[in-house]
Amino acid sequence: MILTHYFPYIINRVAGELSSSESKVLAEFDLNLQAWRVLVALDEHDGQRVTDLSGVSLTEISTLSRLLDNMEERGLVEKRRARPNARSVTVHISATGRRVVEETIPEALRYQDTLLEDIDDKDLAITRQVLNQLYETALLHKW
Amino acid sequence: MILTHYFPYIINRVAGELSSSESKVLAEFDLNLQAWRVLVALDEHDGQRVTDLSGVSLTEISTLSRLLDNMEERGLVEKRRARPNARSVTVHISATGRRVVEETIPEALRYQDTLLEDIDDKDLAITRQVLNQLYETALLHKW
DNA sequence: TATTGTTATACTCTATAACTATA
DNA sequence: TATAGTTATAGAGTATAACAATA
Repeated sequence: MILTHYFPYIINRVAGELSSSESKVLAEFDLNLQAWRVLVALDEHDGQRVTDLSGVSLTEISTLSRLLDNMEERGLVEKRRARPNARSVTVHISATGRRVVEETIPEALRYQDTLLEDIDDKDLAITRQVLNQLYETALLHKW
Repeated sequence: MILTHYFPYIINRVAGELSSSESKVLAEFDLNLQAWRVLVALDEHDGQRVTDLSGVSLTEISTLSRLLDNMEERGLVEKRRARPNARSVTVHISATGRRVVEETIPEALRYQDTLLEDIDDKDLAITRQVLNQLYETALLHKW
């Protein structure tokens, strides 16, 4: 078997490169990839629970719990006991957090544009769809 | 911005799921993803240098150096001073290593087949090509 | 001095489980 | 007792740099 023909390998290889590039861009804003995903997710839909954010940020809940404390100390988010179900904690983005999102999203989009500029739109749409389908399949099976 | 429309996010999300599934399969053979990639790479082309293997296995060279020691202790590979350039160390797969590759590759291919069975062949070919192109672009820029 | 690899250290993220608060 | 989250601990990988061997 040739590794570069093996699909999971190909995906992991490019994912690693992209993560590393993204992280460098975000480091200028003192954010790691996970914190940025949390902010973007809250900017889009505020007041999500820790468990929800663990899902969207692709971060273990124990890691995320500490990360959120750190982000709260920095004034990016605020944690509140949820109502009516006070077993949950909801996380809320602050004005500072919104500002960081406003600054970083253009960078992210520029980065994405540079990355994708030579790719045919139709091919890109197909790739998106395949990747999403693979994700669903992987979740479904959970080998 | 919606995170699930952001291309680097989509790739990372599926890559994470695939790595985690693959790791579970390989755990039955007492291998992590990195060690398996090393074995498959050497099975295909034996006697590669540590630096080369760091590239194909997507592993930092300092991590890999220790991993290779561990694999050598387990009798999977052997390190030798290269000739004529003895600054390099070449890594050679053992008979045991070959056996592990023979056992694991069918598992990996079955896994890949399950993953890809519902995907149209043409779409898959396009996706492969796009992912490889993205990888090249990311390497080229190295933001 | 340059290249290749090893080792040491601190740091981050993960995995697991024990623990707390709420229902 | 079940759910949501926090905290503790150990382990795996990374990043960086100092170090050794070879050229």
